Amino acid sequence: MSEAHPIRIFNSLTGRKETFVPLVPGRVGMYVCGVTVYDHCHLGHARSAIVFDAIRATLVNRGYEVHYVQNFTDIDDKIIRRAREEGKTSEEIAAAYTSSYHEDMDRLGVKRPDVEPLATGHIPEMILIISALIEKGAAYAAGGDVLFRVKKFPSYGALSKRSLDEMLAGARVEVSEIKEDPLDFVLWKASKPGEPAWPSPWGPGRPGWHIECSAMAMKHLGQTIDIHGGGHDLLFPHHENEIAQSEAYTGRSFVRIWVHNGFLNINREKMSKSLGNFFTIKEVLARFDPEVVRLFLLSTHYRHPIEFSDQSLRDSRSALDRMYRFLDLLARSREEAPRPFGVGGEKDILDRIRDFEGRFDEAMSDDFNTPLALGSLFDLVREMNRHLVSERSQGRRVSTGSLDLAEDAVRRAGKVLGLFRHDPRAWLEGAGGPDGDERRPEVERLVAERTAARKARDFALADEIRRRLEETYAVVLDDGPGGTTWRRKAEGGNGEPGTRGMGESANG
RNA sequence: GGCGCCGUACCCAAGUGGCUAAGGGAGCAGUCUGCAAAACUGCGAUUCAGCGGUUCAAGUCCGCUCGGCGCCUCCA
Repeated sequence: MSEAHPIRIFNSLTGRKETFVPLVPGRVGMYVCGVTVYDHCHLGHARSAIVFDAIRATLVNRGYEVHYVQNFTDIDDKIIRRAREEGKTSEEIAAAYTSSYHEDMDRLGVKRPDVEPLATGHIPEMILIISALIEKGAAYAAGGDVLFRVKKFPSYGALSKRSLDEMLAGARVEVSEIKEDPLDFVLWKASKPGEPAWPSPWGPGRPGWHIECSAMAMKHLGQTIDIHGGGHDLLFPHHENEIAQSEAYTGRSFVRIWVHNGFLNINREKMSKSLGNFFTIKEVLARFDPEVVRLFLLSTHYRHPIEFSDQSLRDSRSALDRMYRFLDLLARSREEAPRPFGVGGEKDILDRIRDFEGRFDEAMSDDFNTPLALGSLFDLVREMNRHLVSERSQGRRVSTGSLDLAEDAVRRAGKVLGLFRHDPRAWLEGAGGPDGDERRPEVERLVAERTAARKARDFALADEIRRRLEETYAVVLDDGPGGTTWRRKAEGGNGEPGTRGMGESANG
């Protein structure tokens, strides 16, 4: 599989697409910054997770052995504050929202990372690195804190493309009397009384945010990792600091390719906790199927911003329906008229399937261009539909072998994108939807009744039943050569999306 | 103030110097159908925010203008 197109990835550090070559042939070490578990995640977190899930799947699809590590930040100010507010321990808060995260990701079909390290599980590793940095003169203790000496790391600012002078010129650098330099950042933070604390050479405290990722990435993936990802907002200072402390520690290059996903916007602004303009994943999943959400989030290139809107979600729903209708058509064509493979005249369609696979692969290889890849998928759907219609009109049948090949190709693509996990028939009939299978018996009874009416050429009654099915069950009928099938009306969510106040915050 | 990103049809969205500017959604018309639905076919940007420049050739490179956004503070 790896003789295909070389994978090119945009590296935030160099600002260019680079041909991807892992440090160890055939193996990829991938670290993606996870979430701080102090609240439910919003759709922006879902975007990041889904983007890297697709990147991972693309690499796996190419035959790479991917080691995917994603941390949980389970100790930080926000967790402590939340715990205090709710009269719980930090551990309880972290555990609760870690499981909330898992629940969301499982529903979204995001594959679990190979390792999900916890910050609190790597305190000794962090202390080791911090001690070494002090010894090297790259860090210093001040009070109970330990700070990284930024001016000891000459290439600081390389990732975020800014110079030390520029950063100082910015008005928002926090000045502190304990810092030698305003840009120095905390590696270890002394705990205040009553706060969670771990013993350290500098007194009881807890890790600074940035050091945990360096410690966990290096522990689980080695001192140089192939791909390090995260949201674009982590680029500075988080990733810049990770580079500084890691490279000051090892003397080696920390990351080969930095990958940053763009934001999910709402009303043109970044969806974020602090702005309060967010929808949690749970809220969105209450109205849209996880695959619809995935398709929506993968319909834009991962580095570009996406505007969240109900209209877009509904469009994605319609688009996904189209693909499921196609998969259903393949299945029914196979059932209705199985025909062996091997008869001539199908070269054209086989070429198209192969062409699709090449195009899909090429798109994903070019910096994970999911929108382009989806375009190739829709082209295949149209071409296959056209072919099936044309064969049928000429009284011919497409062989089951060709149908299988088409389906396999679509499913392979679906596996990379995390789509088509449902049975097409079940998807179209709306199983798993809000009203689940409750309506099924009644719908099927009415469909049977209508079929009888049609047989008796009582079209008035047949049309009346059709109307009732649509109005009371939102069910649309398809009279096909193999009988009548039904599916729920192709509409998106069943709620009013933008009605919630944008300034409202779920967590304050 | 510094650094950076974006502006493609009604909506979403590919495209990064060169055939007729992908694809999806919505719309209209046709084929098919008892009627529908789906599917298929056709229509839909002489044009890529605006202006100027480079080039044989620009949505694609450069400059300016207008508009929107991000990072510089916790943030996917």
